[in-house]
Amino acid sequence: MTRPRTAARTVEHPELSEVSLQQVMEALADPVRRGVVSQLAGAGEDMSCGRFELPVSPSTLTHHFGVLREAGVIRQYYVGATKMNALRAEEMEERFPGLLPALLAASAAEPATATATA
Amino acid sequence: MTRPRTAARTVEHPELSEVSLQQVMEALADPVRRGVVSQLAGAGEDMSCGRFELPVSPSTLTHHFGVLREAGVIRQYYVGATKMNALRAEEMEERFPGLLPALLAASAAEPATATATA
DNA sequence: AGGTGATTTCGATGACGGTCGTAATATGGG
DNA sequence: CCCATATTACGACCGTCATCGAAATCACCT
Repeated sequence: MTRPRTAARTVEHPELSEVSLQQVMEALADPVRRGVVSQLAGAGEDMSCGRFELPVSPSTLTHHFGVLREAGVIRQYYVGATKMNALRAEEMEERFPGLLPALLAASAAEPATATATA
Repeated sequence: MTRPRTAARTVEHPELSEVSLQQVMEALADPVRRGVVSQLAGAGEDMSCGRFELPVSPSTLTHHFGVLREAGVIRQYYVGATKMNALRAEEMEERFPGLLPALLAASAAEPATATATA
């Protein structure tokens, strides 16, 4: 009992009503972060941080995840030693109707971005 | 005839097929530039550069117009001594369906931006 | 306990971009 | 021809941000 064995580390998330359009736009203006969102949407399921294929170092990815989380775009939670990422698609749709779908459509039609590692 | 009296100065515009999502997102990530787009859409008519109410200097505004133009978001043309600005809404809709409408809706619902001068 | 893999924290670095003021240029009107 | 107005070009400044590497932390497995 000295240390909680399964700490179940928690992550802070903003209410979508608290995030501004500015925040979301800044978050989604970065190609790497749009890559995260795109791959997350494409997978159709939550993804651990390590599964993303993006041309940046792990520490940089951590930074991007933080920006997306604070902008309310993704939700993060721990599963054992890995951290999972989920799109807050429905909530985003309520807060900024049409925005995410438009971006995902545009990304899908324009694959030549920071999508792949190699 | 030494100098053409009505030079009809022209402005270069990209085809929308040539602009990338990245370019558009970078352009629209700035609050002042979204203010331009928003006011342009709200006015329902083309506006001269000087008519925008934004909290930046004229020279800064010129810069922003240039970014928006190169991103294909607006079209500019001279009318006498003034320069007019028009939203390329229809073309944008073809290239990035739903993007502009989503942003305009979000902007309208969130007036507390760099919308006004005072 | 120790090892391994996943993710983070920290600090540094370098580039980019928004901002301004001033001087220049164009247009239209007297 | 000169002036007032509208917009631009130039150069400078400064903050912010994406990026990385190294070291730390946490969870799980043996």
